[in-house]
Amino acid sequence: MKGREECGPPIHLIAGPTASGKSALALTLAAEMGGEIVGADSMQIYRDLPILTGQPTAGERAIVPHHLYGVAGAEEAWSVGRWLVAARQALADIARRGRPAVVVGGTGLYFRALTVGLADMPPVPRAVRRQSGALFDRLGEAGFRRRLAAVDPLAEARIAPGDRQRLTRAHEVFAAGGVALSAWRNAITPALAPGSWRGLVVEPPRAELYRRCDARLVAMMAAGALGEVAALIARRLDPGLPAMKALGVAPLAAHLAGAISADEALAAAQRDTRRYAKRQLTWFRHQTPDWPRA
RNA sequence: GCCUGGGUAGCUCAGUUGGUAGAGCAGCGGACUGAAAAUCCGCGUGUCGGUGGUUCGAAUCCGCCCCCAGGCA
Repeated sequence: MKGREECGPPIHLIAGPTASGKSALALTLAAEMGGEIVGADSMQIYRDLPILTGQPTAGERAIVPHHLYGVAGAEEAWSVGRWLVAARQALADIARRGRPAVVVGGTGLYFRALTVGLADMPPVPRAVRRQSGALFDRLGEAGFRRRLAAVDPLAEARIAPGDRQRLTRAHEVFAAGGVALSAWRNAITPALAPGSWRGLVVEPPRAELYRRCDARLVAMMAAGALGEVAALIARRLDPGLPAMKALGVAPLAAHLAGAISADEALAAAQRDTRRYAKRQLTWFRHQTPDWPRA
């Protein structure tokens, strides 16, 4: 038996699909515990799209301190790794203040990095990454797979057909460091000590969740989402940047360009949001089956 | 009331000379280790409006009924 308790108050992890009401729950919980909130959302870290990504309002931030919302510009490309560094820092700061932390968000991979771990591998230089992508385009999937299998057969075997993103990722990791991606998996440790946290998944009934998704997009439009996207588009950033992939950006940009009507843009954004919520449900259902549901 | 055109998947529609039905969209299931709001894989989910009849066999042909859209009154 452990002779002493984990130091500091427990960390609450609240996960769930978009529009599930998890943020409101986190706010209530943090407020009554006198805690602070840390965002676990890959898109809410970009300050360019506060409305479209559903970032907490000034009013909400006034009630409880929020961390990792709107901390990066759309021109930056963050990743799980970069988020994890920032999250550990934020959690350490909160613990130092002796306050409980509530981590809330919809990005399953971020919670996994916290509770299961992330390999401590060096970042892949942009140039190497570009080369892997170019190689894929030149060889085609079949040829690229043969090349990848020569250095990392395990990774090659488990990546699904057509998944260019994972295929090139595995390749670039080896190209950059000489160590196979599948080998890095063997040495991971959780960022949070086992027993130091409690997980919860907010999981509303499907029909209700979809209704909330649809209503949310309508509210975002009313709140000025279109202007937000117009400003982002005006920056003429690389379309491959993560922030450019935020839900709603593509359809709203298409409408701004005159390609589709406002109604069509709204419908497309709502549909994309519903599909995303469905993917999140699938993730939490299978990746965090032992977390209690709410 | 009469005439015409339609009622087939959640929606819009296909369906060849009768052989118990298939596309798009929507949806559903799944994978997931540094782009994860990403990326990818898989799946037709159906009293063919209802009811009688013809036929070995009807979404397809015939009768009657119901509903919808036009037109004429």
